[in-house]
Amino acid sequence: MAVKKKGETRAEDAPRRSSGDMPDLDGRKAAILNAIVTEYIGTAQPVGSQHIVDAPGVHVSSATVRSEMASLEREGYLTQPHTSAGRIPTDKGYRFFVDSLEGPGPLDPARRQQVRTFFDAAHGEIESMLEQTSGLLADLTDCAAMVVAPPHDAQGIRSVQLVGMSARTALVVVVLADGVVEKATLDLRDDTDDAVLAAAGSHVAAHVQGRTLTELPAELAPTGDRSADAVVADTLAILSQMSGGEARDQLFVGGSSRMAAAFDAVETVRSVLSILEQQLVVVSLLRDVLDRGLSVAIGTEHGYEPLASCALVVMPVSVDGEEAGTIGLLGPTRMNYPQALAAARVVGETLGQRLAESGRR
Amino acid sequence: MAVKKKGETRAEDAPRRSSGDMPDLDGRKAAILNAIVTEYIGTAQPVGSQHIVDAPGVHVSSATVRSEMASLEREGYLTQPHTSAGRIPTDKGYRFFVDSLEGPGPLDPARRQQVRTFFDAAHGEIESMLEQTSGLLADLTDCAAMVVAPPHDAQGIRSVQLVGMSARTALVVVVLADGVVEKATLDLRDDTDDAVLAAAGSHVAAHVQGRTLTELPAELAPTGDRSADAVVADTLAILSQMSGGEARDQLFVGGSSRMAAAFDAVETVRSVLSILEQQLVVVSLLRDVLDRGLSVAIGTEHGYEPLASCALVVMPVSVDGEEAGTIGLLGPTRMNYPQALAAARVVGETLGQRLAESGRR
DNA sequence: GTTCAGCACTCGATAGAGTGGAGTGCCAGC
DNA sequence: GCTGGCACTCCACTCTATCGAGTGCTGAAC
Repeated sequence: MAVKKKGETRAEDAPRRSSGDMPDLDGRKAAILNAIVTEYIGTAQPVGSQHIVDAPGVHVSSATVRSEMASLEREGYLTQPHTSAGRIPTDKGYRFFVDSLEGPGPLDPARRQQVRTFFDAAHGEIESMLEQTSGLLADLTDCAAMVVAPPHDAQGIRSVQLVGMSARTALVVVVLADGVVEKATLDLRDDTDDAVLAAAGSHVAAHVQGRTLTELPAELAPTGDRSADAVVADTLAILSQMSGGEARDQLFVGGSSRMAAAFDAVETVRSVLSILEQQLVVVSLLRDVLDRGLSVAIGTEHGYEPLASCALVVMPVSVDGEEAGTIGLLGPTRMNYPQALAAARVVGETLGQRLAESGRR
Repeated sequence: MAVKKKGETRAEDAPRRSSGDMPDLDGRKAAILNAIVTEYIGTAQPVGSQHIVDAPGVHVSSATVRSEMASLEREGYLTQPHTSAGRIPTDKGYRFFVDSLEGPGPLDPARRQQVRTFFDAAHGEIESMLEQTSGLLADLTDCAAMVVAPPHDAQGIRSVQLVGMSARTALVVVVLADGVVEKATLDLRDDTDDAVLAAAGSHVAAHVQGRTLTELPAELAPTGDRSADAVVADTLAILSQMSGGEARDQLFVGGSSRMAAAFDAVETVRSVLSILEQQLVVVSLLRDVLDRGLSVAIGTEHGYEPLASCALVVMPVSVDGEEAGTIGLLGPTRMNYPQALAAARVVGETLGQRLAESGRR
């Protein structure tokens, strides 16, 4: 398993946008490389020297461009599918291109409007809004889009309730400040009647209300009823299990159908789609990329082999300054990075505001 | 929109397995047709006359088979991609084949064991079990699998609770007998404090507990508090919206990555995948096919153009004799029908039993 | 010492010709 | 009515030729 463990940040292979550690390519080479990437993103065809003589920052003859391209190839930024074909960017080439973008750049007006319209119309439960947001992102970028819901850890508890389901099981229903309702089954040690359950429930509720799932007391004062106390203890244990762990993060994936046309090889399509079906893998992948301080992971940078021909754009969503949830975009390495970054930024920010408004009491 | 409205049952174009309305093909023709379908399902290659001379029920020379094939083609059961190629079944051919299967047939032992192992290990919330069931079905059949959760209508209400979220909104949290927790936002007409909310909540709870979402009273006796009464009325309205409507049916789709290899044309793959992303379309499609009394819809039989090159296997899941939830399998028209039907039946029955056990108090 | 026009060269993509073979339809004979 | 035989069809494949987009290199100009 190549997905890195949390916290294993490696500064040396985590390129940033800071100008300091940018590999030195003189202005013309950089312009040529960026022109090739831009052209290739648009056409998906190998780019010949002739095509970019008029690109901004270039304006030299194709012969000169050729010699620069040969040099860029030696340095590992470009490859040729075969002799006498144009050049294609390598992952390193894309990396340079992405690092060269100064800031995420603006989103084009049409898409900006689309985002505005979407969030103006958005309503209803948080889950369906996040689900729809993944669809919006896919529409905007033509990538598969992922939205990880804010973790529950930081959310205050609004309500805890115990509902008897059968003689030996009850349901713990927790309402959190952001409107998310969590539930878990509680196996009762003894037959417990509804009155005891209700008592235990309100005892727990009284002591945890307002706290977050990570600030739970280890135990509560006895209620005086022995069987209720057992239920209280078990309920507390269940509550503490509700926080934390990538396994509990809710994931919404939209637009995975767009992967069908993104790769030539059917097998690649199949394997990428099957990865998108694995919630846990996707969540830990996003988490990992984010932890390494990247906003874009190209090719094998995320270290996850099956996605070697993909690039991943990751954007944290912050609500009132707190990091809450994540946005991800998955496409072929030749995806439109400026557009994807811009869309992710705008949607992320707007979503963050939206969540902040709805969470405010 | 070609998806039929609920209830628009058309008996005349809903072929059944009953022997009465089977189009007359003499035994040999039927054997030849079924042999061709079987062969084509296995190889995805046009089937020549030579390949099926040894099939059971045939045993005539290839020349005779050829003349029968020509006849079957005239009658619309087969086509040729081009002259001098073998034959491919038409949708009508598949339909005959499916109608010829007497009963769903047994599932092979390995798969049967896989189902048993799965349900022995299955635990946890109903939603995650259904989600995993869709993955199981996909594994068993190499199709995309759909599981529609049982509708809430018939479920008894275990608990209703009102939780204040902000000054003007509250969350209605309903726990149903099968362990499903539904929620909806309630917009309050006036600022309402938590005590009033709680009072209104328990008033509603007391009067609806045990009833189903479809058996709600139109109004309740006044509580004596005017603002509480308003909340009670609004809560009742919200509860009644929770039942019914395909829009509320929860859908789990698994194994859609398998569609990548199912069709030659990338565009077909893309459009099929994009349909699988549209929950409402899928649910109403399944509902519609079921309402027409079909368990298999081949090609355009379901009337939904974009899935013309697909076949759909539908199986109702019954819990204690009540129809509850649906299983669906989507594959290319050349899917393995016997296997798909057998898997759907076994999984459907086992799932039904499982749900019955967990729902019993 | 860059830059660039010119030139020979490479090699995939495309088209056309030829061939093999899997398949057909038809027919005469049993 | 079934079947072996036969002529025919046409896709799939290979081989060849051609085209052209692209390259690398070189020598002259600035």
